[in-house]
Amino acid sequence: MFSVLCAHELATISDNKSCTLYKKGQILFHEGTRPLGIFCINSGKVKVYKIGTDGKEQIIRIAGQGDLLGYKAMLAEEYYPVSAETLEDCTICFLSKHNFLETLNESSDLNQRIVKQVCQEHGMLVDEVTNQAQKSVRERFAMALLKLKDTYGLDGHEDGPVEINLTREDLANLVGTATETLIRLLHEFKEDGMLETQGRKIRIIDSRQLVKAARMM
Amino acid sequence: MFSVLCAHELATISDNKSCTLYKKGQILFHEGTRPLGIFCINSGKVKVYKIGTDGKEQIIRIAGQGDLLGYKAMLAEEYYPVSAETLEDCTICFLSKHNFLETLNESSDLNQRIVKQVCQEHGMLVDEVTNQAQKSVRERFAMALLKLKDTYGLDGHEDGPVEINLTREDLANLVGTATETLIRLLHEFKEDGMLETQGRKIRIIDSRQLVKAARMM
DNA sequence: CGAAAGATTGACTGAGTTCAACTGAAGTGG
DNA sequence: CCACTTCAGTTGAACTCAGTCAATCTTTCG
Repeated sequence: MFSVLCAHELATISDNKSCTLYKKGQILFHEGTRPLGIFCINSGKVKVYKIGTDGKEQIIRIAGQGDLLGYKAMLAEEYYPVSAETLEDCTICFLSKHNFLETLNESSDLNQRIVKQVCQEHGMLVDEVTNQAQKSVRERFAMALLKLKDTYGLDGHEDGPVEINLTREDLANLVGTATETLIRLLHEFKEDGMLETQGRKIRIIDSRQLVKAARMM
Repeated sequence: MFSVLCAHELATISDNKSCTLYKKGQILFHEGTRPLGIFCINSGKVKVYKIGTDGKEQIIRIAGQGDLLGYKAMLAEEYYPVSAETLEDCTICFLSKHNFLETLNESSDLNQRIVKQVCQEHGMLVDEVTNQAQKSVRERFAMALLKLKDTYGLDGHEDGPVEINLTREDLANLVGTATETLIRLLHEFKEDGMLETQGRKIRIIDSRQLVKAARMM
């Protein structure tokens, strides 16, 4: 994201950011609080979620390496609409509101890049709403797995198959279903040869078939 | 939205925009096509929708007076993720991509205003996803009615009660349910004294009770 | 090791979809 | 101006996907 900046601007950010090691399960920010800066994930995975009326988590996305968090609420001048919690030990940089806005002011390139990013994310959410409203749980689960494959694929330890490492509950809250339903579907997918499981870990074998199951065209 | 501009900039836009009368049912732009400019609704209502995998419309929002359409896809440098169709006769201004981007470039105030707007809309969609995933059809319908009350309230013929004028099918596609289900719920709400209907028209009587039915807190 | 959290399975229930039939309203072309 | 078609709205009945509840098993971790 910051690749559009010139050397000088990058240096400013570097000087002002603070990099921290977060343990698994720590909260970066809480829904309903005021944004004080932005987070950039150096390594690890973070779940971004919202609490629904009856206390159930709805996971909006799983963020990974290179993802920027918390800037949209800041630019909207609103409280965070979501919370962010680490799913593993993470290294995450923090840049204060002041420094971020200053950099943003000085670089119209960065500005453009951010606008583009937000607009793209908006488009993705429009898709998400449509899918949530019209697709079956089975289809949504298949889509979620394909997205996670991308997210977890970036870790790229080797060129080996991607391993998704989330609790069943988190998976269910990402898809928007009950944990039990998700487990049953996982079974089905396993029987159909689309994936393998090893304890918590899910390894995708047949993406092609998942695409079909998701009816993405 | 353009209120942040100075007189000179406003004049430029005014000179370059073209205002057109659209008949009910006309398409402003089609999902999957390239954005050529932005639309600003002067009067009338427009439905913004996406076609799901099996051809069903998912209405993302009903836009009204003063709303800007089609700029996010432009700024994302992507094709339109949605279509826009007039629900009544409308007066709508068009500003070419070139002119819009130029104005945007010249006014950092407008830029900031746009960024803020997009980020806010993003937050609203996050809510939408959560609601779609976790709330019952009944609750979602109640919420939709309350939102529509705002949209249709702006017409403000008098201070009289707001009348929502949408087909049952459009309402269902907004809520994300089947037309039959929506009709049955409409009946329930009528019996509970939350609203009245006159043919197609829906008049909201008891917002307070709707808020309760939506379990918004 | 033992407690707590996560995972799994079965049985049951019900909200909401689908299908089908029918009514009413609104065009529209002869 | 009327017959005819078409589209929107409504209602009933059957069905099904997915949620809930409860019990059990497994893993993890202090």
